[in-house]
Formats: sequence, structure tokens, C-alpha cells
Amino acid sequence: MPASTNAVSLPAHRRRKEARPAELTAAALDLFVEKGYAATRLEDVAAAAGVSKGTLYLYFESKEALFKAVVREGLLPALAEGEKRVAEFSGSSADLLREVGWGMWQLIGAQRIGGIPKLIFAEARNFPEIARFYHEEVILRGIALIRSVIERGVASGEFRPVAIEPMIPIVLAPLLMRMIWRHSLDICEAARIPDESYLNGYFDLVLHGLCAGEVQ
Amino acid sequence: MPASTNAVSLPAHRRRKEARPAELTAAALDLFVEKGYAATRLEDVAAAAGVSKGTLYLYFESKEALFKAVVREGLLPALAEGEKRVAEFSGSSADLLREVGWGMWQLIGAQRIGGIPKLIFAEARNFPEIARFYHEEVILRGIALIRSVIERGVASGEFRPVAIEPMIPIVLAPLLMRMIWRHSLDICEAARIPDESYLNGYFDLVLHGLCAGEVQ
Amino acid sequence: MPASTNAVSLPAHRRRKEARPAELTAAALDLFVEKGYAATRLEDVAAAAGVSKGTLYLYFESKEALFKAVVREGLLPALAEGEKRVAEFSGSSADLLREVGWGMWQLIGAQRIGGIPKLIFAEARNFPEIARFYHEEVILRGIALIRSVIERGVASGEFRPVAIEPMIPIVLAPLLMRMIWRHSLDICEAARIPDESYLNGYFDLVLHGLCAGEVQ
Amino acid sequence: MPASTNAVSLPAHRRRKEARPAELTAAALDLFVEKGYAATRLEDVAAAAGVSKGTLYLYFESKEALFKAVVREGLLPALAEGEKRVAEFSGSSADLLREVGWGMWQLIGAQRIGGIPKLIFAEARNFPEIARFYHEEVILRGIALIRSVIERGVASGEFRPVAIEPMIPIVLAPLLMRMIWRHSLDICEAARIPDESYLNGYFDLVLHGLCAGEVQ
DNA sequence: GATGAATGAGGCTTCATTCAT
DNA sequence: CATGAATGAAGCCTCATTCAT
Repeated sequence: MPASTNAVSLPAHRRRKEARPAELTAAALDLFVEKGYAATRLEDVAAAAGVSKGTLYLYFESKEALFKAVVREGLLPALAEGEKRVAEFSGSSADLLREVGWGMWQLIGAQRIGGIPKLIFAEARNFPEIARFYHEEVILRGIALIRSVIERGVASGEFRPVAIEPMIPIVLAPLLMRMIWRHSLDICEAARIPDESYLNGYFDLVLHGLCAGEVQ
Repeated sequence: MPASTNAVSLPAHRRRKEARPAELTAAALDLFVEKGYAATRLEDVAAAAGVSKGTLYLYFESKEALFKAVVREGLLPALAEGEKRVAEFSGSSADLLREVGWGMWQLIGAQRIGGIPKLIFAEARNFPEIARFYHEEVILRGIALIRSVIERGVASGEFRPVAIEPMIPIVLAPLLMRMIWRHSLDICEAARIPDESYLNGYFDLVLHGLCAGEVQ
Repeated sequence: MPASTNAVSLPAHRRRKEARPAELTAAALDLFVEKGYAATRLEDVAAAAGVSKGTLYLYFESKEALFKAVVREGLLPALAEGEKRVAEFSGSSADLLREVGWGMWQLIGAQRIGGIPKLIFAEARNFPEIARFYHEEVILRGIALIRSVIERGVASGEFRPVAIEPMIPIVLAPLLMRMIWRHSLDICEAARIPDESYLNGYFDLVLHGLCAGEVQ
Repeated sequence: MPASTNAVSLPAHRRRKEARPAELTAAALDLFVEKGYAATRLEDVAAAAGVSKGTLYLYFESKEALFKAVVREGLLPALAEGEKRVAEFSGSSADLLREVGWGMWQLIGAQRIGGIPKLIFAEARNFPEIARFYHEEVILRGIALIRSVIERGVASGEFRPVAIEPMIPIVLAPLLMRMIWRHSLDICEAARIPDESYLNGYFDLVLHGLCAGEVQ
């Protein structure tokens, strides 16, 4: 993303070469999310990225390394962007929570990377190292984001003085759950849930649940 | 054969034969939840159940059939018990919601079958048939349970007149998410969340979010 | 077959017990002929004979032993009967050859044991011991039968003075081939050949081929 | 890729890739003929072709596909050659029959593909589709060949006016039987028959059986 | 760098054989 | 004797990984 302007000046095959890892992780993400780690074949990943099986090994030393790259690189840019938005926000805490919720949805949930949580929860036990990384680098930062919002609201008197720590994962849960659902049971047409009304209901419940007086 | 009504009179190997499928699905559940479908080796399932690889095939015709049996038989009894409790309940809607929430936790979340949701969400795309079954037989019944609680509260004036349908999965989400979490990121000690405070926070948020006046 | 009269005096379950091996070899013959040795499952053999898998091992110590029994016991009675008929025969050598040919067809080819040649030719290399047994006990006796017929005809001047030894397997071939065909390509409707016209054509060719003057 | 018409310019591994299927079917033919379909292990086939187990699956998608390739590709070239020889033949019908008989023996019976008939007759019931293919593409063409010879001889008055259709499989039988025998009971030294005298006896019998006057 | 043929360890599944009842 | 549950060796097949071109 940064310095995308000078890419134009590079010869085409060079640009291609530099883009390869990202093309591969993108293809791998889709397949890992769809089939899970074990059921994903590297040959399919390579084919989806338009290269041969051997080429994949020029960029990633093993299936596990590819998996880690997918998970490591997936959410961090979106998280950073979310943190920036929050830092720059000025307005009511209710609106801030809406900003955070919609932001998580637009930057993550509605993107391909929105499949990563499903992947993580599915594979955490097989890759404890990944689980730890993910917890520290992603979950804790998401938690910090929510915490800052709730603390801000409680401090300003806008929110009730709730027990903050346990509340954080609870507030996070419906957003995460929606992401997971979208990549699993949503394949059943009957189980599909529209995002708009889901998020509106979410804010309705959570803000009424948190606000001291009227929800603004 | 003789006196088949009296289990005691059955020959030992016959009693064994009747218990085997349950022993096998129990072992399989643990391993499927821990490792996922693809990464679970049938030999390990058999060993965990104390039998040899071949024995498994006397009771289940394939790995997939075993998986389906695990999922099919897992939650249905607990669901039925939950529905019974709700039907027999008399008290405030807030207490009913607490009853349902704790019930789901005690009957499902805190049991081994509490790993099934993780399994389902992880494998739904690989087993669309299972996904459909699970949605129809489990999810819809859970939804109906929550719906009846919210409708009851709204009808009695205890709850605000919220949009009920979108609210259901939102109310369900923190419970499901907790079950999933328990079988994935909970392996990170730092990510572990105590059930008691989680559920208390959950009821605090949801009941404040739903109730029209004071939460009872 | 011998002493079949006193069977009546035995208690039923005793008769059953004595009949078991024959019932098992009969069932095994059908399946071996249909599927070949390796593809035949002992469970299917037992089921076809109406007993359990374990029972089979009370009478035959292994799959190979069962196979040998099938082959050993199959053709010998029919051969003996054929030899008896030839010994008692008086008439022209042409008629004797017709008698032998029809006899082989009626006593063997048209019976279930008519599948044994296909079985032998298919499995001879896997069971050299069986092949040797079969050659010595069955083939050589069949050859001797044909030889005696040809020698008789040549001696009487009815047949041309052909080279007898090479002629024997040639004369035998169409009969064997018909038996094999019947248990293989005859499953293609289009490949089915009527026995009557086949045998008539056979005698027409062979007798014209052997006879010195007019065929009688 | 470059100059694909010139095999010499192809990279070695490419030339190898093109030769592999034939090397594999050749190895498979030997083993299928020797042991039968079910008793042949793909690992042995691969080893006989000098490759590993996995390589086989680069060229044939299953054991059954390999089997079909062996049967499909085996006899067709030899048949075509045989048909060509017959079409170009000019001479007496007796000599034509000798030409066909010897041709079948030299082009098929004496070659490795001479084991295919044994294989087909042994496995026809397990592979009805193969049986149909074989009947239509091979047997019927062989029958047509013999029919044309007999019809030619009857038309010219050289052969008696026999019933042609039933005669065809009878005339074919000793040749087929010899091929089958060669790959089965010939392992018994005592059962071995010299080809030369067998074929001479065959022509002696069949031509005396068919010819109207003296055999030429 | 890029390719794709080759490898072989490993998992699912079958089935001959055993043995407690 | 008869049963059928249990075993485990063995075969088919997949796929992550390597390496010659």
C-alpha cells in the first residue's frame, strides 16, 4: 500500500515478482478460510495465484510458513487503520462505539480478511504459536480499542459504571461471531443474516446496555 | 438374545457392542474439536476409545459418517433438556433469560459437546449437508428458544419493543463465542476468561440492553 | 452322493453338519468364479452358505484351503462319471467323440463346476501347487479320454492317421473355451453364444477334420 | 516446447514424461497377467517401471484406470496390423487361414500382449464395461477376420458350405486357448505344449474340417 | 527465477483370521 | 459347535516437499 506510486516505474516482470507473495497469501487466505488448513492443497493455492507448485516454495518455506504469513499479515493493516480512526475521533462515546463497530465491519468483516477469525479459532489448537501471536498482536489490540471506548464512556458519565474487563469480550463477541458466521453457516441460504440490520440491532442492544441515560 | 429387556443378562461382549458407538463418538468428538476434522486420525480416535482401527469400521462406515454421528447426536439431547426447562419456567423474563443463558452454559458450553459449535463453524463449508442439518435441527431451535424469551419479555412490557429477529443472533453470539473461544484461544493462558464473570457481564449488558425500566 | 439313503436316518442337525463343507464349497465356487480368488470375500462366502464367518474356519483352515477344496472336489466326480460312460461305450468313434463332447458339456460345462476352468486358468500362476494338481488330476485325465477316443478312431481306420498328441489339446480347446466364455464375456448380451449350435458346429468341424472318409 | 516435432530437442524430463505411460502400462500388463487384477500391487507396478508409487498417479488416476489403459491399448495395434495383412493377401483360402492363424500368434500370442485374453476372461465379470469394450473393439474384429476367411473359402468352393456364424468362435477357440494356456498352466513344465506342433495340428484339423476336397 | 515431474511418508479403508462367549 | 466382535497387516491414494531442467 505505501509507495504504491513508484511501482509504475518498475519493469513489469519486476513488479510481478514483488507482488507474488501478496498474491500467494491472498489465494491461500481464500482457500484456508474455505476449507481449513489441513484440507487446503498447496497445488490449489499455487494455481489460484497463477503460479506453479514449485514457485510457492521460492517464497514460503513450508505450508505452515505460508499459513503464518497469511495470519500475520492479514489483520494488522486494518487494525492500524482502525486505531488511527479512533485516535482521531471526537464525538460522543456512543458514536465512537458505532465508529469502531462499523469500522471493524468495513475494514475487516466485509473484506476477505474477515475470514481470518474463523481460521484462527479453528486452528488455534493446532498452532499454539499462531494462537499466541494472534492473541497478542490482534486480539489484545482489539480489546484495547474496545476498552478505550468503554473507559471513555464511563469516565464521561455517558456509560454506566460497568465492570469493564469482562464486558470487553462480550461487546466484541457479536462482531466476531458475525464474521465467523459469514464464512460458515451463511452457505445455508436460510441461515444468512443481513449485515445492516444485524449491526443496527447490535448497536441498539449494546448502547442501551451500556448507556447511563438515553442513548444518543 | 434372551431377555433382551434386561441389560444385566446380556453377554458382556453384547453389552460392549451397544456401548461402543457412544464410546467412539465421545473419543471422536474430543479429537475433532481439538484438531479439526482433517487433522484427526481415525487411528487416534480408535486408540482413545480403547479399540483398534478396524473396530471403528464395525460401527461407522467412514470418517465422514463418524463425523456426522458426532455432530448429529451431540447437541440434540442437551437442546431437548433446555427446551423442557424453559417450558416449565415461571418467573420474570429477565430471570428466564438468565435461566436460558446458564442452561446453555451448563448443559452445553461447560460440557464436551461445547466444542461442537467450533467444529461446525470450522467445517460447515466442507460439509454443506452437515451445515444444513445443524442449522435446521440445532440453530433454529436455539433461535426459537431465544425468540420465545424476548417475545415473552416484550409482550409483558418488561423488555423494550425491539426488532426481535435481528436481536436473536446478537443475544446468542456471546454465548456461542464463549464456547468457541474455550476450545481455541483459551489455550493461551493470557486469553483465558473466567466463565462466572463473563456470564455475569453478559446478563448485565443484555438485560440492561433489553429491559424497558430497571433490570430485575 | 454315495450312501445318500442313510442320511434320512440321521437327526437333522447332524445331517446339516455333514453337509456344511459341501454347502461352503458350493457357495465359494460361485463367488470365486464370479469375482476371482482375491476379490472374493470370505464373509460373502459364509453369508451365501447361510453361516457366519467364524463357522467357515471350523471346516477350512484358510481362504487358500477353501480354494483348494473347491478346485479339488469340483471336477473329479464328473470326470469319473465321464470315464465310466466312455468305458461302457460301444459304437463308432465319431459317436464316441460326440458322447465325450456332450458328456463334458452336460456334466461340467452346463453345471456350476463349469466355472472351474476359468478359475484355474486365472489363478494358476498364483497357486502353482493347485496348477500342478489340476494338471495331473484333471487335465491329464481329460487328455487321456480324448486320446483314447482318437486312438480308437485311428486304429479302426475311421479317423485319419493324425499326429495324436498335439491334436488332443486342440480338440479340447473349443470345449474349454466355451466354458470360460460362459463365465466371462457371456455377460455381454451381444457376446452370448447358443450352446446347441456351438456344439453342433464343433462336431461338424472336428469330425470332418478327423475322419478318413465320410463322417458318420 | 520448442520444436516439438523434433524429439531430440525436447528436454530429457519431457521425453521421459511422454514415455512414462507406455512404460507403466507395459509393467502393469506383465503383473496383471501374472497375478490378476486384484492381486497386483500398484507399488510393484511402479517398481517394475522404475518409478515410485506416487508417480503412477501422475499418469493414471486409479488402479482401474490403469487396468483399462492396459486393455484398451494392448491389442488394437496388433489387430490393425493383422487386418492389413489379410487385406493385402492373395492366395488360397487355406493359406489365408494359415496366414491369419500364424499372424495372430506372432503379433499377439507370442508377445506380452498375448496375456490380455487371459486377463479379460478372468476379470470380465468384475469390469463389465471393459468386457463390453473388449467384445466390441477386439473380439468382433477378430470374428470379422475369421468370418471373411471362411466366407471367402466357401464362396470359392474351397471350403464346404458350413454354417458360418457358429463356426467362427470354434475356429478361434484353439488360438485363444493357446494364449490363455501359455499364461497359466504352462508354468507346469509337464503341461507345456510346443507352439509349432500345436499350430500345425490346428491347421491340419481345421483345414481338413473345412475343406471341400483335398487340403492344399 | 520458474517449472512440474518425481518422491515417499502417512492416512483411510478392507478383510483374512482369531477368540471369548 | 456356532457366533460375530475384534484385530492389524496391507493396499490404494493424497499431497507436502524436492530438484533437475
